[in-house]
Amino acid sequence: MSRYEPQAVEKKWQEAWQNAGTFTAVADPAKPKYYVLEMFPYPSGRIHIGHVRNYTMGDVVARYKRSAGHAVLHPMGWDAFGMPAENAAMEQGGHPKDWTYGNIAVMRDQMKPLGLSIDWSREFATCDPEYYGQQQALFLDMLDKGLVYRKNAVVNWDPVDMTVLANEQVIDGKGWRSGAEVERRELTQWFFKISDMAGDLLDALDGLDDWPAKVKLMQANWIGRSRGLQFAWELTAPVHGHDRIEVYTTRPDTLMGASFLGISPDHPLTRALEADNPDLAAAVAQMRKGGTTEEALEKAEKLGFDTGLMVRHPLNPDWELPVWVANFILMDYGTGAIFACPAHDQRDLDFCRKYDLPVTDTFVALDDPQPVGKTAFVPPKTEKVKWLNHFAGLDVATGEEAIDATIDHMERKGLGTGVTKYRLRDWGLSRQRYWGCPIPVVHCADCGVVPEKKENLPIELPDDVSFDVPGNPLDRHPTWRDCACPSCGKPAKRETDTMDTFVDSSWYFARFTAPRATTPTDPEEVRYWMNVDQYIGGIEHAILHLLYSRFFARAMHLTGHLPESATEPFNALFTQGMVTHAIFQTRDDKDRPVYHFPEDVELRDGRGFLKDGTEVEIIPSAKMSKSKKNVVDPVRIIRDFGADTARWFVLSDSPPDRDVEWTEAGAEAANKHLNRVWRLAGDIAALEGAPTEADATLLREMHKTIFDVTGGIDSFGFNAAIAKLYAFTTTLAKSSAGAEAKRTAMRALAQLMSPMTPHLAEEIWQMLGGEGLIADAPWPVADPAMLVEDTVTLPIQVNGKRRSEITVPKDMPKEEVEKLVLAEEAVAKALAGGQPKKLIVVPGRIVNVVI
RNA sequence: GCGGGCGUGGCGGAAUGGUAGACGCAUCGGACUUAAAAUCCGUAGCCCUCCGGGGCGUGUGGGUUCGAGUCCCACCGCCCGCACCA
Repeated sequence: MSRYEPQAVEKKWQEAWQNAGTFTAVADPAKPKYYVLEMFPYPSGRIHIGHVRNYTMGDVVARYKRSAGHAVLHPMGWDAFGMPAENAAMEQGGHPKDWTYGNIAVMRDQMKPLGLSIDWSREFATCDPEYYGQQQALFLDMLDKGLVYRKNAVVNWDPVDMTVLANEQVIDGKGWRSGAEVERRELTQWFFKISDMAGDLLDALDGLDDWPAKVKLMQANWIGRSRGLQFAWELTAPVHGHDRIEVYTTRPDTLMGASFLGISPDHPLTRALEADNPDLAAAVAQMRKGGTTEEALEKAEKLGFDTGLMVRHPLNPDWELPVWVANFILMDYGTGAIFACPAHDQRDLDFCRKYDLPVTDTFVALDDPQPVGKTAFVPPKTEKVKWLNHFAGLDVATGEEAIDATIDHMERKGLGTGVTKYRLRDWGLSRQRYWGCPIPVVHCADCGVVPEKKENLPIELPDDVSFDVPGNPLDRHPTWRDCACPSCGKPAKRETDTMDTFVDSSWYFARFTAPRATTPTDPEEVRYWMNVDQYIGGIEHAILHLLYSRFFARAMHLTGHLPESATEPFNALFTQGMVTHAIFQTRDDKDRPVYHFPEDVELRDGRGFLKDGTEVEIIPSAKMSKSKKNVVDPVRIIRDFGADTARWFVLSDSPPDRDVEWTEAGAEAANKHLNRVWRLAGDIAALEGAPTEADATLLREMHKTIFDVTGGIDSFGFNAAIAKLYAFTTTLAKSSAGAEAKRTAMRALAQLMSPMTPHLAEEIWQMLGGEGLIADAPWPVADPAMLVEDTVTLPIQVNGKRRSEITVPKDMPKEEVEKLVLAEEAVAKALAGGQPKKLIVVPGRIVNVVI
């Protein structure tokens, strides 16, 4: 028997699409547009099966929308800047540029055989000077609008690699690469003013109806809005020009429980006191050690230092409290100073117990009015509690009510102001790295920081750099830094910081609408193509990438590069699950795990054995990892089974938002099924025979399948859609309908499969004499008249349990159905001559007899 | 600690409040074959059965409903996000 030969067939149709320019995106005002985008890949060197799943999902949507009459934009590019390229240069020699472009070439070659409906003419890499030059232009416009600024900030500094590290690059307080103890260092850094938009970024989440609730929630938590009171504590004696300390609190209602006033080690007052207090300076130096990550801070023990200063309680000038420096107070939240209320805050309590400071209850539980011991009493803010001599006269009230009442009270007395604050901080974009987009400004001795002139863009990275010494090669380059001040023309120095790679990915979606434009975007193209109608990617980008992109879209609107309608750039978001694989493991003589490649393991009855007969332990469905040897290589899958099999399998087994486990058996089954469809198509193409009475049934099934599969694709129910396609294949194979009806049904099946298995679909289309490319054929539409049966089978329940069924004409009146139901033997038996209490007929669905 | 999600056969999973287990994998039986592969057909939640059928079943316990995998409450288990944020 002949077999389907995917390798030859897939190549043939990829060439046909290429030659016909089938997937070139063309703006056509006569058509509705649809922009499908999958998060673009980092050019690590090889594609992995997760890419296959991600891009296949996008491709299904893109091909379906195209068939359904949309002008579709489905582009691909490369998120190409970043540290791995520099690390490769440091470890293996070579240049980050060569490494990156080499990887892109390899990955493009691995990706193209998947047969994705991508408009490759729009491809770009973020390290192309044409791209990052426009990014520099964007930066200058944002600088002009006050959306970028420079400030001193405390950062994670790796003293060996001599660079700033992002929080996630600090592991257990040490640099992830160098292993050196990370220091908190204050540096002048560039920042995007994302915090200005915190309120809008939070409020606008409500309008994102087609985003997963989980992602919106994660963003909302990240932005973290809180309402509180800002007010001042007067020092008993002014010191270093400070006569008061500003404090922010979300629990002003606990003001009477104040124990001490705490200030951050980075507070201006701390810095002033350090100068003439060596003990304090030493203590503060200790506190500043270690990373700034929240995790590192949590593990750190509470440290404090009594400054000896005293402040007066705002509600009682006779009440004096000590001022402590405490390591758990962050300078960049609130005012960098707090009042501690140990009775109702665990870390304040820990601190007070350690340093023997007073603990005063301000409220107690209604049912159990115990004073606080080792555990702070922190009930939900919605729970009613009993207040102890509250200054605004509260007795029994919830925390919420008390907070509102207190803010009100303090504002009326002119003692403080209600303030809304956000957890979200400005986005530090400076990186002391080579392989990134240069920040296009110049430092002039006379003019200060001067923006580069737009006509000088792109400021290109120099090629002649070395990576044999740690630190930023741009800093030590002999000539690259030298330039003329754009303002006064005198010799000046370029900024050597480059941009965080998150900047690159924060606007690439807009650039795809006009990737060769000589401005960041082209107004006409961007108006036509934006927004991204469907964005698809991993949940790991739920916060940073998506939040930054939302910020950039707003910034690009303010700078005239995006229309207002694109300030929320992604209409719908889908977060797909991972592709996982079992781990095969044995133990060595020291009981350490030894991992085995799937191809070295033979599976029998759910158990796995090595070639020498040793049984392996199977750890199911784990994240793929090279070190665990549970990685499947898409290149091998495509070679062995073809791209259509890989595409079909990654979609078929699990809902797209959940993880799917790659199994060899599953891939083989997918391959078998596609072969079966191919053979069936061949049989049907050769079939002769007049119409039969089975034609109507087959066509009815066909229309149902069209309806179900279309609905499945529309709602990202790819696995369910594929299940319907399996079922319809069996129906078609068993049908005794005539040749014409079968050919019609087969063509519909090919069309419905075409988004998932486009090559096979083209092949079948051709076998059955379909006109042109199936990719150009209009999507089949289900005829509503064919979806309703003439008769329906109604299950009959007695007290909610199924007892029988009747088949009746679909529009039979209720009364007649009721008569038939009561006449049913099973019903009559259950009634035993009596009358039912109730008879519920849900037309077309079910009947329930209540006895 | 705070927030969110999910628990359905041996496995992946399906099911607008309306016949639970579609579809696929694995399993078992059969056909074709000298044989195997490939292919095709059939069976399959658990228990009982006089073979007509009956009972029990979607993590556990309650509730709403004519009817609950689906809605509500409590609990158990697993997964994820955030976390010294004042």
